[in-house]
Amino acid sequence: MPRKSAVKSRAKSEAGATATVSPPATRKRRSASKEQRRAQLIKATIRCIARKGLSGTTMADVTRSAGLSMGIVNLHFQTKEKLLIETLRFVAEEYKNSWDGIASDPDLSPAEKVQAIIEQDFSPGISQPDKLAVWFAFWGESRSRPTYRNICNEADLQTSASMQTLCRQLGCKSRQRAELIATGYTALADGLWLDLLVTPDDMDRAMAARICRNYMASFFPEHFKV
Amino acid sequence: MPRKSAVKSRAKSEAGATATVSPPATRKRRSASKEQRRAQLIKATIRCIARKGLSGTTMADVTRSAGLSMGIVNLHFQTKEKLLIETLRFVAEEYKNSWDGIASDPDLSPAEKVQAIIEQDFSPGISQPDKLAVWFAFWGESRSRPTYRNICNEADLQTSASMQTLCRQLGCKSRQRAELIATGYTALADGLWLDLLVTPDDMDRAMAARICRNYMASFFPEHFKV
DNA sequence: TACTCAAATGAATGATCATTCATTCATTAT
DNA sequence: ATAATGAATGAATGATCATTCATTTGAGTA
Repeated sequence: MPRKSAVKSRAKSEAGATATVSPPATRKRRSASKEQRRAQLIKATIRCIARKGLSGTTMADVTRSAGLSMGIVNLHFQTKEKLLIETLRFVAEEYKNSWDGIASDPDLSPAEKVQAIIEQDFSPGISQPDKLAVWFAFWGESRSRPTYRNICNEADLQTSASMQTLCRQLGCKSRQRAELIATGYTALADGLWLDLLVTPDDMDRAMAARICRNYMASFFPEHFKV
Repeated sequence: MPRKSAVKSRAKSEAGATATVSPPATRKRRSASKEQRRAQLIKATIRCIARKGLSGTTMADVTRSAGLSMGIVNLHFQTKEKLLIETLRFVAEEYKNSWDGIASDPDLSPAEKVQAIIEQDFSPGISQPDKLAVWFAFWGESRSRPTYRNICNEADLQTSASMQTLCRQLGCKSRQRAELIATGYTALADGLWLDLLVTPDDMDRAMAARICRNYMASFFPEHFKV
């Protein structure tokens, strides 16, 4: 099936040769690395999910937002579903990495680590509205999509376990009590993220962090000041 | 509205008379009240959202799950979007009503009210998986759909304000401190709901309630025992 | 300069799904 | 009984959207 007429093709070449710098609005670089293109598309996907929701995000939206053409997703991710999964994985890994960076820092005391984790959980980078929108978009579908659920869980379970260790180091008598407090912290942070996403007029990052410090201070008053 | 084309009608009757073999699989009752039909469809929508997610729920799914025909949604809700909104409203109002029932009970002390609210937030009726799936499905899309956001907010803001009053009655010195603790409670409960939805193997209703009592006990030790 | 080949394009395709409306039929009114 | 009513049906319609692939582009190479 002939896609284009010879006439049209010729016309394009001529235009290009004559007016060297003219009409192709954007000069496309052809040689970005695979990884750069994938990152570019994932960034665009995050933007689109935040603006239009998960169900409202079309391939046309994503590729237009990335400044590329429709077919590009097939080239780098095969299908829309795989692009979405990689997008979730990107956000989840970013979160896990920054948590790990704190948890494994040998220069911080347990109390300083918890303090740093709270600051980090509500830092502009992590609790940026676009990223929050991605988390909750996938959480909302996680019940019917095991793949989404597994990726979300991995992050949450690992951080919860890590926080449990910190609580014991802060002086929790029993493993059970540490679990109660650590699981509570994770839930509290998730709930505050939800507030930041849904009612940004009534909640800001500073207040969310204060609520978390207040939570920790109530259990470990010797280690935290609100 | 033209009732019938005589010609066409005749033709059909003949066909029917010839090949009698119509398949009336299910005898349908015609006379359920408007409200019953709407409730029936909303129930089916909740089921479908829980099983297939918001984006995976089709009109065919909903009407089949309700045991009715495709056209029925147009009759009672006009569009899919309106059905979805009424479904969210249904869940939100159910929650608000049961909260109001406790908050306005004159026979309960403030501490008893808080205790009852915790029990209620994690009772089978409220924190039933299908209902949780509906909440988070809409929260996930709320950033790009103001209508969803408004309905969700209404419930959350009202309960948060009500909890703030209870905290003052329990002995909070300042309005700000009451706000800190009350907003924290709402976030904690939302986060625990998320855990119940996403990691039901690691969280159950009893543990969620225990975490909430632990939270309240840490601020008002004279009123609560974990 | 000419050639090669992988990257990129985007119009066409086909699948899915919400919505419509001519028709059917249970119920109520006469 | 018979007619009138309007709830319910579901095949057909049309819109949206992911995916495909023939063709184009341009960076690297000889």
